[in-house]
Amino acid sequence: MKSLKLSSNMEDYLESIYNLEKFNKVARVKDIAQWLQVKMPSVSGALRVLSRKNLIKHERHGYVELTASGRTIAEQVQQKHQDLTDFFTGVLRINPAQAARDACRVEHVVSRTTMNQIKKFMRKSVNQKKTKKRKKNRYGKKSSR
Amino acid sequence: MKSLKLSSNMEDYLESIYNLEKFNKVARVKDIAQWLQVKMPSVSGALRVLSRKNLIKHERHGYVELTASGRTIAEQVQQKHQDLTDFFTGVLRINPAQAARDACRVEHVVSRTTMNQIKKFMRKSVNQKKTKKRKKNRYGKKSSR
DNA sequence: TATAATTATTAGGTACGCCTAACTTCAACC
DNA sequence: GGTTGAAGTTAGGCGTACCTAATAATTATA
Repeated sequence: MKSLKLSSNMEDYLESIYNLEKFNKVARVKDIAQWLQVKMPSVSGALRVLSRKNLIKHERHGYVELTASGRTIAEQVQQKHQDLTDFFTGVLRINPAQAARDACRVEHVVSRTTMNQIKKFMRKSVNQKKTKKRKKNRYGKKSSR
Repeated sequence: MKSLKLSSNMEDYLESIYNLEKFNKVARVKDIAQWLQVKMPSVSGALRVLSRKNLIKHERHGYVELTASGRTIAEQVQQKHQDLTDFFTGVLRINPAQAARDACRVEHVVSRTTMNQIKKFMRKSVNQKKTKKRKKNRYGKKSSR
Protein backbone atom coordinates (compact mmCIF):
# COMPACT_ATOMS: atom_id res chain seq x y z
CA MET A 1 0.00 0.00 0.00
CA LYS A 2 1.33 3.39 -1.01
CA SER A 3 -0.76 5.46 1.37
CA LEU A 4 -3.90 4.51 3.22
CA LYS A 5 -6.30 7.41 3.24
CA LEU A 6 -7.67 8.90 0.05
CA SER A 7 -8.98 12.46 -0.13
CA SER A 8 -12.59 13.18 -1.02
CA ASN A 9 -11.42 14.57 -4.31
CA MET A 10 -9.44 11.49 -5.24
CA GLU A 11 -12.44 9.35 -4.32
CA ASP A 12 -14.48 11.47 -6.70
CA TYR A 13 -12.01 10.88 -9.50
CA LEU A 14 -12.14 7.12 -8.92
CA GLU A 15 -15.91 7.16 -8.79
CA SER A 16 -16.21 9.12 -12.02
CA ILE A 17 -13.84 6.73 -13.79
CA TYR A 18 -15.91 3.85 -12.50
CA ASN A 19 -19.11 5.38 -13.81
CA LEU A 20 -17.61 6.30 -17.16
CA GLU A 21 -16.26 2.80 -17.65
CA LYS A 22 -19.73 1.54 -16.89
CA PHE A 23 -21.69 3.91 -19.10
CA ASN A 24 -19.22 4.78 -21.87
CA LYS A 25 -17.17 1.58 -21.87
CA VAL A 26 -14.01 3.71 -21.51
CA ALA A 27 -12.93 6.70 -19.44
CA ARG A 28 -11.08 9.57 -21.09
CA VAL A 29 -9.54 12.65 -19.52
CA LYS A 30 -12.01 14.93 -21.23
CA ASP A 31 -15.02 12.99 -19.96
CA ILE A 32 -13.73 12.87 -16.42
CA ALA A 33 -13.20 16.62 -16.55
CA GLN A 34 -16.72 17.14 -17.78
CA TRP A 35 -18.21 14.76 -15.23
CA LEU A 36 -16.48 16.46 -12.32
CA GLN A 37 -16.77 19.98 -13.70
CA VAL A 38 -13.05 20.66 -13.68
CA LYS A 39 -10.55 21.42 -16.42
CA MET A 40 -8.43 18.78 -18.11
CA PRO A 41 -5.15 19.73 -16.45
CA SER A 42 -6.74 19.10 -13.08
CA VAL A 43 -7.62 15.61 -14.26
CA SER A 44 -4.10 14.99 -15.56
CA GLY A 45 -2.73 15.96 -12.17
CA ALA A 46 -5.14 13.73 -10.31
CA LEU A 47 -4.44 10.79 -12.59
CA ARG A 48 -0.73 11.08 -11.88
CA VAL A 49 -1.47 10.78 -8.17
CA LEU A 50 -3.85 7.85 -8.61
CA SER A 51 -1.36 6.08 -10.86
CA ARG A 52 1.36 6.39 -8.27
CA LYS A 53 -0.99 4.78 -5.77
CA ASN A 54 -1.69 2.00 -8.25
CA LEU A 55 -5.39 2.71 -8.30
CA ILE A 56 -5.55 3.30 -12.04
CA LYS A 57 -3.63 2.38 -15.18
CA HIS A 58 -3.01 5.26 -17.53
CA GLU A 59 -0.50 5.59 -20.37
CA ARG A 60 0.13 8.96 -21.97
CA HIS A 61 -2.81 9.92 -24.17
CA GLY A 62 -4.52 6.61 -23.52
CA TYR A 63 -7.74 5.63 -21.83
CA VAL A 64 -7.91 5.48 -18.07
CA GLU A 65 -8.58 2.15 -16.40
CA LEU A 66 -9.16 1.19 -12.81
CA THR A 67 -6.88 -1.41 -11.27
CA ALA A 68 -8.35 -4.07 -9.02
CA SER A 69 -7.71 -2.02 -5.89
CA GLY A 70 -8.93 1.15 -7.55
CA ARG A 71 -12.09 -0.62 -8.53
CA THR A 72 -12.64 -1.88 -5.01
CA ILE A 73 -12.48 1.64 -3.62
CA ALA A 74 -14.65 3.03 -6.41
CA GLU A 75 -17.27 0.39 -5.78
CA GLN A 76 -17.35 1.15 -2.08
CA VAL A 77 -17.84 4.85 -2.72
CA GLN A 78 -20.42 4.15 -5.38
CA GLN A 79 -22.29 1.84 -3.03
CA LYS A 80 -22.41 4.52 -0.34
CA HIS A 81 -23.62 6.93 -2.96
CA GLN A 82 -26.40 4.57 -3.96
CA ASP A 83 -27.45 3.79 -0.41
CA LEU A 84 -27.51 7.43 0.56
CA THR A 85 -29.51 8.35 -2.51
CA ASP A 86 -32.03 5.62 -1.72
CA PHE A 87 -32.26 6.82 1.85
CA PHE A 88 -32.72 10.44 0.90
CA THR A 89 -35.39 9.75 -1.68
CA GLY A 90 -37.08 6.76 -0.04
CA VAL A 91 -37.06 7.70 3.61
CA LEU A 92 -36.57 11.46 3.71
CA ARG A 93 -38.60 12.09 0.54
CA ILE A 94 -35.98 14.35 -1.05
CA ASN A 95 -36.34 14.85 -4.79
CA PRO A 96 -33.87 12.75 -6.81
CA ALA A 97 -31.74 15.63 -8.10
CA GLN A 98 -31.19 17.09 -4.66
CA ALA A 99 -30.70 13.61 -3.20
CA ALA A 100 -27.92 12.97 -5.70
CA ARG A 101 -26.21 16.26 -4.88
CA ASP A 102 -26.33 15.57 -1.16
CA ALA A 103 -25.19 11.98 -1.58
CA CYS A 104 -22.16 13.19 -3.55
CA ARG A 105 -20.98 15.26 -0.66
CA VAL A 106 -22.11 13.17 2.27
CA GLU A 107 -20.61 9.95 0.89
CA HIS A 108 -17.12 11.24 1.64
CA VAL A 109 -17.68 12.22 5.23
CA VAL A 110 -20.15 9.75 6.69
CA SER A 111 -18.78 6.94 8.86
CA ARG A 112 -19.09 3.25 8.19
CA THR A 113 -21.11 2.90 11.40
CA THR A 114 -23.65 5.43 10.26
CA MET A 115 -23.88 3.91 6.79
CA ASN A 116 -24.61 0.57 8.37
CA GLN A 117 -27.35 2.02 10.53
CA ILE A 118 -28.85 3.75 7.53
CA LYS A 119 -29.06 0.47 5.67
CA LYS A 120 -30.46 -1.27 8.72
CA PHE A 121 -33.07 1.46 9.01
CA MET A 122 -34.08 1.06 5.39
CA ARG A 123 -34.47 -2.70 5.74
CA LYS A 124 -36.64 -2.10 8.78
CA SER A 125 -38.83 0.47 6.99
CA VAL A 126 -39.38 -1.92 4.14
CA ASN A 127 -40.49 -4.63 6.55
CA GLN A 128 -42.77 -2.27 8.41
CA LYS A 129 -44.46 -1.27 5.19
CA LYS A 130 -44.97 -4.90 4.27
CA THR A 131 -46.36 -5.60 7.71
CA LYS A 132 -48.74 -2.67 7.56
CA LYS A 133 -50.04 -3.82 4.22
CA ARG A 134 -50.53 -7.35 5.48
CA LYS A 135 -52.40 -6.14 8.53
CA LYS A 136 -54.65 -3.89 6.52
CA ASN A 137 -55.46 -6.73 4.20
CA ARG A 138 -56.11 -9.10 7.02
CA TYR A 139 -58.61 -6.70 8.54
CA GLY A 140 -60.26 -6.26 5.20
CA LYS A 141 -59.39 -2.58 4.76
CA LYS A 142 -58.49 -1.43 1.27
CA SER A 143 -54.73 -1.18 0.82
CA SER A 144 -53.28 2.28 0.16
CA ARG A 145 -52.46 2.92 -3.52
CA MET B 1 -21.38 41.44 2.38
CA LYS B 2 -17.68 40.73 1.95
CA SER B 3 -18.04 37.29 0.37
CA LEU B 4 -20.99 34.95 0.42
CA LYS B 5 -19.81 31.41 0.83
CA LEU B 6 -17.81 30.30 3.85
CA SER B 7 -15.57 27.22 3.79
CA SER B 8 -16.27 24.27 6.07
CA ASN B 9 -13.20 25.18 8.03
CA MET B 10 -14.24 28.74 8.61
CA GLU B 11 -17.65 27.52 9.70
CA ASP B 12 -15.89 25.29 12.19
CA TYR B 13 -13.97 28.24 13.59
CA LEU B 14 -17.17 30.24 14.01
CA GLU B 15 -18.92 27.31 15.63
CA SER B 16 -16.11 26.73 18.09
CA ILE B 17 -16.06 30.40 19.05
CA TYR B 18 -19.80 30.23 19.56
CA ASN B 19 -19.49 27.20 21.82
CA LEU B 20 -16.59 28.64 23.78
CA GLU B 21 -18.46 31.88 24.39
CA LYS B 22 -21.34 29.80 25.63
CA PHE B 23 -19.41 27.44 27.88
CA ASN B 24 -16.35 29.49 28.91
CA LYS B 25 -17.89 32.97 28.71
CA VAL B 26 -14.99 34.00 26.44
CA ALA B 27 -13.15 32.52 23.49
CA ARG B 28 -9.36 32.61 23.37
CA VAL B 29 -6.98 31.55 20.62
CA LYS B 30 -5.60 28.74 22.70
CA ASP B 31 -9.04 27.30 23.46
CA ILE B 32 -10.13 27.48 19.85
CA ALA B 33 -6.96 25.65 18.86
CA GLN B 34 -7.62 22.99 21.43
CA TRP B 35 -11.27 22.64 20.46
CA LEU B 36 -10.48 22.20 16.79
CA GLN B 37 -7.29 20.21 17.29
CA VAL B 38 -5.08 22.62 15.41
CA LYS B 39 -2.11 24.76 16.44
CA MET B 40 -2.41 28.36 17.52
CA PRO B 41 -0.90 29.88 14.37
CA SER B 42 -3.65 28.23 12.35
CA VAL B 43 -6.19 29.93 14.56
CA SER B 44 -4.47 33.31 14.23
CA GLY B 45 -4.62 32.94 10.46
CA ALA B 46 -8.27 31.96 10.45
CA LEU B 47 -9.20 34.82 12.77
CA ARG B 48 -7.60 37.30 10.39
CA VAL B 49 -9.83 35.98 7.60
CA LEU B 50 -12.97 36.04 9.73
CA SER B 51 -12.18 39.55 10.93
CA ARG B 52 -11.88 40.79 7.39
CA LYS B 53 -15.30 39.32 6.68
CA ASN B 54 -16.65 41.10 9.77
CA LEU B 55 -17.77 37.85 11.35
CA ILE B 56 -15.71 38.32 14.51
CA LYS B 57 -14.14 41.12 16.52
CA HIS B 58 -10.58 40.45 17.60
CA GLU B 59 -7.91 42.84 18.80
CA ARG B 60 -4.30 41.70 19.11
CA HIS B 61 -3.94 39.45 22.14
CA GLY B 62 -7.53 39.99 23.11
CA TYR B 63 -10.53 37.72 23.37
CA VAL B 64 -12.40 36.73 20.25
CA GLU B 65 -16.02 37.80 19.90
CA LEU B 66 -18.64 37.02 17.30
CA THR B 67 -20.29 39.92 15.52
CA ALA B 68 -24.01 39.82 14.88
CA SER B 69 -23.56 38.30 11.45
CA GLY B 70 -20.92 35.88 12.71
CA ARG B 71 -23.29 34.78 15.42
CA THR B 72 -26.08 34.23 12.95
CA ILE B 73 -23.93 31.90 10.88
CA ALA B 74 -22.59 30.13 13.94
CA GLU B 75 -26.08 29.55 15.23
CA GLN B 76 -27.21 28.11 11.94
CA VAL B 77 -24.30 25.69 11.85
CA GLN B 78 -24.79 24.82 15.48
CA GLN B 79 -28.47 24.17 14.88
CA LYS B 80 -27.68 21.81 12.02
CA HIS B 81 -25.20 20.10 14.27
CA GLN B 82 -27.80 19.62 16.96
CA ASP B 83 -30.49 18.42 14.58
CA LEU B 84 -28.15 15.96 12.91
CA THR B 85 -26.94 14.64 16.24
CA ASP B 86 -30.53 14.12 17.37
CA PHE B 87 -31.34 12.37 14.15
CA PHE B 88 -28.32 10.11 14.29
CA THR B 89 -28.87 9.09 17.89
CA GLY B 90 -32.66 9.15 17.99
CA VAL B 91 -33.59 7.73 14.63
CA LEU B 92 -30.55 5.86 13.40
CA ARG B 93 -29.52 4.71 16.88
CA ILE B 94 -25.89 5.76 16.49
CA ASN B 95 -23.96 6.08 19.73
CA PRO B 96 -23.55 9.69 20.88
CA ALA B 97 -19.79 9.93 20.28
CA GLN B 98 -20.01 8.69 16.72
CA ALA B 99 -23.12 10.75 16.10
CA ALA B 100 -21.23 13.87 17.14
CA ARG B 101 -18.30 13.06 14.86
CA ASP B 102 -20.59 12.48 11.89
CA ALA B 103 -22.65 15.57 12.60
CA CYS B 104 -19.45 17.65 12.64
CA ARG B 105 -18.66 16.64 9.10
CA VAL B 106 -22.11 16.30 7.62
CA GLU B 107 -23.29 19.69 8.89
CA HIS B 108 -21.06 21.44 6.33
CA VAL B 109 -22.20 19.56 3.27
CA VAL B 110 -25.88 18.77 3.75
CA SER B 111 -28.40 20.95 1.94
CA ARG B 112 -31.08 23.06 3.54
CA THR B 113 -33.71 20.94 1.83
CA THR B 114 -32.39 17.76 3.35
CA MET B 115 -32.08 19.32 6.79
CA ASN B 116 -35.71 20.36 6.58
CA GLN B 117 -36.80 16.87 5.63
CA ILE B 118 -34.75 15.42 8.47
CA LYS B 119 -36.54 17.66 10.94
CA LYS B 120 -39.89 16.86 9.40
CA PHE B 121 -39.10 13.17 9.68
CA MET B 122 -38.19 13.51 13.34
CA ARG B 123 -41.42 15.33 14.14
CA LYS B 124 -43.32 12.58 12.39
CA SER B 125 -41.50 9.83 14.29
CA VAL B 126 -42.28 11.51 17.57
CA ASN B 127 -45.96 11.67 16.69
CA GLN B 128 -46.02 8.06 15.60
CA LYS B 129 -44.51 6.99 18.88
CA LYS B 130 -47.10 8.99 20.78
CA THR B 131 -49.87 7.46 18.72
CA LYS B 132 -48.60 3.95 19.29
CA LYS B 133 -48.51 4.55 23.01
CA ARG B 134 -52.02 5.96 23.04
CA LYS B 135 -53.32 3.01 21.08
CA LYS B 136 -51.67 0.55 23.41
CA ASN B 137 -53.18 2.28 26.40
CA ARG B 138 -56.58 2.44 24.88
CA TYR B 139 -56.54 -1.26 24.24
CA GLY B 140 -55.46 -1.91 27.77
CA LYS B 141 -52.02 -3.33 26.98
CA LYS B 142 -49.21 -2.36 29.33
CA SER B 143 -47.16 0.54 27.91
CA SER B 144 -43.52 -0.08 27.04
CA ARG B 145 -41.12 1.05 29.78
C1' DT C 1 9.40 45.16 39.78
C1' DA C 2 12.13 41.92 37.36
C1' DT C 3 11.85 37.37 35.70
C1' DA C 4 9.56 33.29 34.25
C1' DA C 5 5.79 31.07 32.09
C1' DT C 6 1.98 31.34 29.17
C1' DT C 7 -0.36 33.01 25.28
C1' DA C 8 -0.38 35.02 20.78
C1' DT C 9 1.66 36.55 16.48
C1' DT C 10 4.63 36.61 12.47
C1' DA C 11 7.56 34.48 9.13
C1' DG C 12 8.20 31.05 6.16
C1' DG C 13 7.39 26.35 4.38
C1' DT C 14 4.42 22.18 2.74
C1' DA C 15 0.57 19.81 0.55
C1' DC C 16 -3.51 19.84 -2.07
C1' DG C 17 -6.36 21.09 -5.73
C1' DC C 18 -7.72 24.18 -8.82
C1' DC C 19 -6.73 27.37 -12.81
C1' DT C 20 -4.72 29.53 -17.54
C1' DA C 21 -1.44 29.50 -21.17
C1' DA C 22 1.53 27.16 -23.98
C1' DC C 23 3.00 23.11 -25.92
C1' DT C 24 2.66 18.17 -27.73
C1' DT C 25 0.46 14.23 -29.53
C1' DC C 26 -2.94 11.97 -32.05
C1' DA C 27 -6.29 11.04 -35.52
C1' DA C 28 -8.75 12.30 -39.45
C1' DC C 29 -9.12 14.23 -43.69
C1' DC C 30 -7.56 16.34 -48.07
C1' DG D 1 2.19 12.45 -46.27
C1' DG D 2 1.08 17.21 -44.57
C1' DT D 3 -2.28 20.02 -42.25
C1' DT D 4 -5.54 20.85 -38.89
C1' DG D 5 -8.48 20.45 -34.86
C1' DA D 6 -9.32 17.93 -30.74
C1' DA D 7 -7.41 15.81 -26.74
C1' DG D 8 -3.91 15.65 -23.45
C1' DT D 9 0.22 17.28 -20.98
C1' DT D 10 3.43 20.43 -18.79
C1' DA D 11 4.67 24.70 -16.63
C1' DG D 12 3.69 27.94 -13.57
C1' DG D 13 0.57 30.48 -10.50
C1' DC D 14 -3.17 31.09 -6.87
C1' DG D 15 -5.90 30.18 -2.64
C1' DT D 16 -6.70 27.44 1.40
C1' DA D 17 -5.24 25.47 5.45
C1' DC D 18 -2.10 23.35 7.91
C1' DC D 19 2.61 23.20 10.24
C1' DT D 20 7.31 24.60 12.92
C1' DA D 21 10.42 28.01 14.61
C1' DA D 22 11.21 32.34 16.19
C1' DT D 23 9.58 36.46 18.31
C1' DA D 24 6.55 39.45 21.00
C1' DA D 25 3.18 40.55 24.40
C1' DT D 26 0.80 39.51 28.55
C1' DT D 27 0.18 37.57 32.99
C1' DA D 28 1.78 35.39 37.09
C1' DT D 29 5.20 34.84 40.48
C1' DA D 30 9.32 35.39 43.20
